[in-house]
Amino acid sequence: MNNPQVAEVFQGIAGLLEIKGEQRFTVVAYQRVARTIDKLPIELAQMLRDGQDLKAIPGIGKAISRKISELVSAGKLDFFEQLRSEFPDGILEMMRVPGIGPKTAKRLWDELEVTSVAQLEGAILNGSLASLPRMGAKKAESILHALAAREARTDRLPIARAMPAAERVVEALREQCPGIDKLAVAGSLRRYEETIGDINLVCTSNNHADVLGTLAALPNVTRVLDSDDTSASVMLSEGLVVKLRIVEDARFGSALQHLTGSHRHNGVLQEHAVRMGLSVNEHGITEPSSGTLEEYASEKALYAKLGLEYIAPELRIGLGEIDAAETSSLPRFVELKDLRGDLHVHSDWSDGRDSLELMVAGAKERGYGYVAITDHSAGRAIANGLTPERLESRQSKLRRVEAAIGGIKVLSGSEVDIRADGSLDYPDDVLATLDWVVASIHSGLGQPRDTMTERIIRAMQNPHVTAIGHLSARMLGERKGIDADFEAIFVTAAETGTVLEINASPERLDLRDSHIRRAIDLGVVMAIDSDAHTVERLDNQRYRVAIARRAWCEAHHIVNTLPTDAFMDFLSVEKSRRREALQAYA
DNA sequence: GCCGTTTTCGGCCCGACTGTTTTCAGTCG
Repeated sequence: MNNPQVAEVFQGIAGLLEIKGEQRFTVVAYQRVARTIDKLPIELAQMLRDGQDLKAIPGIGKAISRKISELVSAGKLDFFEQLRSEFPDGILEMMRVPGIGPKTAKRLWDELEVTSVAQLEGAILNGSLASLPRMGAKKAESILHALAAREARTDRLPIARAMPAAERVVEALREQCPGIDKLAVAGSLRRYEETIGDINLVCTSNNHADVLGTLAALPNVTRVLDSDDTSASVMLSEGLVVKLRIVEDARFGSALQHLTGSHRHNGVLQEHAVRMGLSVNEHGITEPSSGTLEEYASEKALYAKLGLEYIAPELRIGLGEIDAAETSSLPRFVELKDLRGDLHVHSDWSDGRDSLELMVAGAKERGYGYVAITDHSAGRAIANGLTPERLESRQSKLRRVEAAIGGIKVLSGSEVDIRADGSLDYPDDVLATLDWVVASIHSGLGQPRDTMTERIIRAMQNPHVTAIGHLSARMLGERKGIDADFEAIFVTAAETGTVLEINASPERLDLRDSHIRRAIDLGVVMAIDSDAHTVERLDNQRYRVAIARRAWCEAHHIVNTLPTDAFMDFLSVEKSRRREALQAYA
């Protein structure tokens, strides 16, 4: 049973206990733990296998820890089954409809004998729901709306689609509104979540009407959902909602902090503040005894007031970062400027758009000391994969480009297909001529778990394979990715010294943050690669650095943070000893 | 049910929003 499934059980327990009239704080405890588990960057099943104490997670004590163990090992929980049997079957699903909480669900059941989503829809259509006290036509309509939205539900947008849309809006506002001073993205986008719900913007301006009017009139705004003197929500043609808030300059920091979230982070922050006799809200920090409000123009000052180091948005998930900030033990995590090279880049020799010269020059422009050109192997016919003969002629071309451009080490590489049986698309004698070999899965994605796991492990055992590319092979919003025993793969990667790639291609973002965190724990060497097929895509790195940060990744976990000489030393070491080589450098 | 620089008992984050009310209940984040 995975974390979201466990979280759903606890959410259900909370709802049913509330219907039963259980003590509020018991209910809150279950709700809290459901949210925590849903956001947990490591699988509970894994923690249990490792013998870790779940009680170390905030919000989990003796009772819930025991319930989790039972759920994860047995796949069900007696306590929940018992509780559930006291209620009609459909009531849990009914409570998942936005606008229907435990109180409403209970009233529907008691007063209308409505106990399923289908009956709920019926009760709205025949008017019986609206006739209940404290219910009405509008309430009925909004629930009906939620039911329709539920059916048409599209998932949140991958960050790579939301970010450019947000940036276009930010850029247009900056250009067209001279009255804007500060303007920032907040919300899940600023925290670099993989997928985004709404785009939240915060700004300061001496001309509110101009800002709000400009936003409403942007060419890709299809309609204004909501607007008042200091805020507006608009729908973009991309299907995204933008929420803009204008605040006083003195409160910009407080507002940005509040609107960045996450909700869980803000909750923990507030608890921390309360312990100091203070209270945080979107306007600033108040001292409840005197009622005075202190405003903050910067987030840094706000955190400092609470005795905390500045916490980067990517870390604000409400899981240990506030304790770490209090004791100055936040990770010194990897930054974009730490990256010294890119180890997965395509040219027009295979399916890239741009020439070798352009790609190498582009890498140099970005300040890199080395770049691996990793065109596809012959088996990727669709990607114009290189036969061993073409690969050989590319080698000499590559040396010429390296000499002509100068100041950057160009590694001769390949993205070689891992075939269905785990063998590679080039024979060993060809692989041996290469500096950097990224082995990737592009076909046979539906293989059963065990076959897939063995296939990848076999590839990692090849001494010429330096790295595994986009391991899960997922495509955000399109394709789920392979089924495999990632734990076993990480263990083998650590043993064999095979680097695992954090693929920054916005469609992939692969590995995901929780997998990165686990791989690091097991001592796997990681690389952050752009997988660029055009010069502009060399800038992909921003997403992955940010998401690696969400996994508390530090520079010494990432091989392409090594300066050129150290990186070449790393490569010269026998594969199984490379992990030590990286650690020795740190 | 969780948790502890004062606590093994007695506290526990809170404001916004919506629709319903005539002072507030329920839901959400």
